[in-house]
Amino acid sequence: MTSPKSPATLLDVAERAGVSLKTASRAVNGEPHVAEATRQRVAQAALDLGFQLNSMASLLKRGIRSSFIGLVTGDLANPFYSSLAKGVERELRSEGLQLVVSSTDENGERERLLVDEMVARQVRALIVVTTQESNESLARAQDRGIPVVFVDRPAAGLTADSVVLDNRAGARLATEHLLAAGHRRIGFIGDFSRLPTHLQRLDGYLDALAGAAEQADTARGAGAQDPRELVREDLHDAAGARGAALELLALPDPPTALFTSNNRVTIGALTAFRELPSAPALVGFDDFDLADVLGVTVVSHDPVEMGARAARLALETLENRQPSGEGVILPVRLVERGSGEAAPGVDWRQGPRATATAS
Amino acid sequence: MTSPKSPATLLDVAERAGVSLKTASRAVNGEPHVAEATRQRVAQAALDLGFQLNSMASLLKRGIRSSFIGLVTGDLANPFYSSLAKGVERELRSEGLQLVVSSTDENGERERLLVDEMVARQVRALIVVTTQESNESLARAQDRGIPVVFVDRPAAGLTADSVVLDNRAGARLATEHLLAAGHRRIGFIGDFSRLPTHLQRLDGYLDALAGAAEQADTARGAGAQDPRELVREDLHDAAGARGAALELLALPDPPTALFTSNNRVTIGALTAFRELPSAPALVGFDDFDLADVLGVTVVSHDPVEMGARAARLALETLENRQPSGEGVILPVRLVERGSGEAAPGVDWRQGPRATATAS
DNA sequence: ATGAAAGCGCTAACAG
DNA sequence: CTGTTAGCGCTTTCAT
Repeated sequence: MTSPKSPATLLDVAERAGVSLKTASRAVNGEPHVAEATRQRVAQAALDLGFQLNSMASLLKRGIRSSFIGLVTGDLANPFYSSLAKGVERELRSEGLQLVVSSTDENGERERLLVDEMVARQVRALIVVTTQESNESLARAQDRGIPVVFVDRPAAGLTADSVVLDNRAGARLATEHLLAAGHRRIGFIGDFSRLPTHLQRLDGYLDALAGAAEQADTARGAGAQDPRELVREDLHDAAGARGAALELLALPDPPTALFTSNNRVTIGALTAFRELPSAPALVGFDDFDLADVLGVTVVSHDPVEMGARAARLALETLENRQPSGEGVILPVRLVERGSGEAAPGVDWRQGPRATATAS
Repeated sequence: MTSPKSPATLLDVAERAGVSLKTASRAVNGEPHVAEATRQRVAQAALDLGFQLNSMASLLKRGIRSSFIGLVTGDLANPFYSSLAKGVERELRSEGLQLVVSSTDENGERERLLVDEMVARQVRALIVVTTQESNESLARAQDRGIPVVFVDRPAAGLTADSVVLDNRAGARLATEHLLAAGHRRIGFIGDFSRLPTHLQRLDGYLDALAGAAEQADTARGAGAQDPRELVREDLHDAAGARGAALELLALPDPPTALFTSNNRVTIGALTAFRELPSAPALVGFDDFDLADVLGVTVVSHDPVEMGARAARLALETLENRQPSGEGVILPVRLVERGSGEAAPGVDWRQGPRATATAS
């Protein structure tokens, strides 16, 4: 139905409109100093020919690399990353920039490849959730004058902007919350042990535990247990986390509460609970759809805002050339929904599911 | 730390290596007929200068538009769309293409803008979840020789490939399932009434209801009730769906079961149930995280595969120039988890949550 | 195996 | 207000 012939160029339009190339250019780009009549004629010719500016040539000529910003994340299908992407996109859109996305699947080699490819495609800036495995290609990107902004995980081995969460404080908050409910044996299920987010969250957990142990020591002088006993790491998907939860809860002296260190792990643990006669208390890092329906207490934050912040940093760097290198730390907060308030031995799933009574 | 000066060009590399521009080009691109020693020298020079090919110029010269594929969806943060994006990306990656994403927020004007922008940026192909509000810009894209593939919603007013779900069959399946459990008053909560997915799901629901009414008529000769009575439409977010669910269930003669026509609507209904002393039976369209934990019966399908299929169609069209226009219809299936099997008056949330017993 | 010249489609300087 | 002349960074003939 449609002619698949080579697209019309600006020269074709100019000829058809009976004007010079430059005049056509001016008209098409809405520049001033073009007579209204001329503008009309050019517009008509463009329409007739189905003309569309070749931005490739246009940008090349103007010395502009492109209108694309690259986002490199772990896995687009993870709601955390897709929310991040949404935040980035929202911020970009107002500047007329476009978002190129890609997933590393947490593979360092893949990250290198993707970054190199994006650099070759002339992205203006790069926003990346790095695997932390290699940073050479990111360093190269920086050398080429492409601003690199790290999100969720800090810059490793190079000076660049970053936007991360207050992971340690969040984990401490969560653990202290469980301690306050009377729990003394609190399990920890975490993602890849290499990730800084993981390490910080583990530190927060250990901080809280140490604080509690200190108090107990002062009071009773008892020796503290090994806090690592209930820690399980390198669980990157829900299935693995489910297994770890089941394993922990099958221990001779099982934990009465769990701190799950991200959304996937939390979901895995909840899946495990379904197979159990009673569920331990739980606090998860990252909020998620239905957490309120399930009554799950979480450490909450705003991934969309995080993406937007990162995008803004990238845009500013694009203008000023100031890779401040400061590092933004976004706050987190505890959202109590019941699963973390349960006392040891109490199954929070048994609690009242209805909040509405007669009115 | 880094020099933000203008990037090195191939000419710089050539000079530094003491070869001609063309030789440098050949070496950099790994073309044959270059002496190994020369290749080495060029590689070293490129490394020294931090050189990276300007694909903009390269592609321009070769008459190639770009290596980008555009994906236009409703909202990236919706897991359905982000899974779709993941599928598209996976398929593209093997071809060395990149994915540019954007969200319309279901706004027709915005869709037009985004599509035009992508066309201006020379995307090679366009995969779009159209708002169905306007298709002029998509038609224009097609005219420019850019393959357009419709996903989730069929092509409107133009001949193009499409990948959609068997919405009608899925909805019929869901409704029949509820009918089989003894439900006679089944509510329907749907998205924007303008969307073909909505209309087809509504049709499937009405099909099932009509089938049941016919049987009843034959048996008892009773007059059928107005099937539209329990239908609520244009609920596009969870909050709205929650309201609709509450409203339906507060009716004098409320439904004993609900069919929720997509993931957001389902989540809204589940949120509503939390505020109620007892929950009606429920079947939702679209599977979602934690549906198994919550025991929610759904009409399931594979959004990642859907994205991959669409991407493959786009790639094929890029090669053969065959916009078959056939239209792929992906199957759906019912996944029973309890919420749809409950008889009228029975709260499925009360059912046994544990599937594991003594072993 | 290497190089010189031409030009992809467009826009920035300058004219007029 | 309009046109002419260069040339962005690269790849392609067509030589050598």
